[in-house]
Amino acid sequence: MVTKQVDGPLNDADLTRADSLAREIFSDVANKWAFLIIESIGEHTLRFSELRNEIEGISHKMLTQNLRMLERNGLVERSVYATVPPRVEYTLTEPGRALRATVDGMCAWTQQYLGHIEAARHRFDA
Amino acid sequence: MVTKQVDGPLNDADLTRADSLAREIFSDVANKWAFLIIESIGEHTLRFSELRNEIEGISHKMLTQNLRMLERNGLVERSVYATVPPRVEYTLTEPGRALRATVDGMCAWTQQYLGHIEAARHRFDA
DNA sequence: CCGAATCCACAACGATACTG
DNA sequence: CAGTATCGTTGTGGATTCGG
Repeated sequence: MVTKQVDGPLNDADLTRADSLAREIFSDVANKWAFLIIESIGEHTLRFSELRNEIEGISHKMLTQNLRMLERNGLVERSVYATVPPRVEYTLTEPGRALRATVDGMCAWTQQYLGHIEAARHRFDA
Repeated sequence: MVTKQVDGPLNDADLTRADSLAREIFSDVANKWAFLIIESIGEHTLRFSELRNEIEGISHKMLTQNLRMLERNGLVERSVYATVPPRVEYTLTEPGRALRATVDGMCAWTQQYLGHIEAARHRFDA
């Protein structure tokens, strides 16, 4: 469970260890850069610079930060080749590929409801 | 498409209007509070205060901000009843329910790989 | 080529107070 | 009860620089 389902007064102690871990993971992974990185890697093996080129608008810093985070959580694997110049490649691990299904779903959802959402925005902004 | 798939030098003009809209939606929706709100509402009809209680750790401000954003994008519907005290209820719209499938997938993923991730973290932190 | 560290501008966020 | 506004603090994220 990621959201609370009980109804009493709430405090931190209400979260079990597993719940708080789940929330932590959620906070890490449920962000746009992480999703875009996972989507970009997909089944490929990509270098840092390739990822940087593929993800429009991501900064060097954001890319490294999110790659570290994803590596720490075991979603991507980082392979370093001690060549000159150095070569670093990223691939999705099994958990990473599993999550990719979810991210793909969201991409499809975005495409499907694009017009719908645009219309809703115009209505709201008026 | 949400990520770029071409390989030339990149600039903002490379994004078509639909792409930039897709990215905007992605930036809005792919964040942890939005996901937790969607997950909490689910098939229910919840009041502001009920959402506040159900989502551990969300502030009044974050909840209103994200609810406005989701309403603007047409994912939640807001119903105001002019009673005393006022009563405001939130439900998912059709696009919102469609996205919920994705969010559910992520919740399930989190549960499934919880141990896996925890182990990966310990390895990484060492 | 990749990544870490520094600096700093500005956005995010929480707390608080006020309105209908 | 729900929402807006303001304020002060924290944190995010970009630009840059240096190092392996």
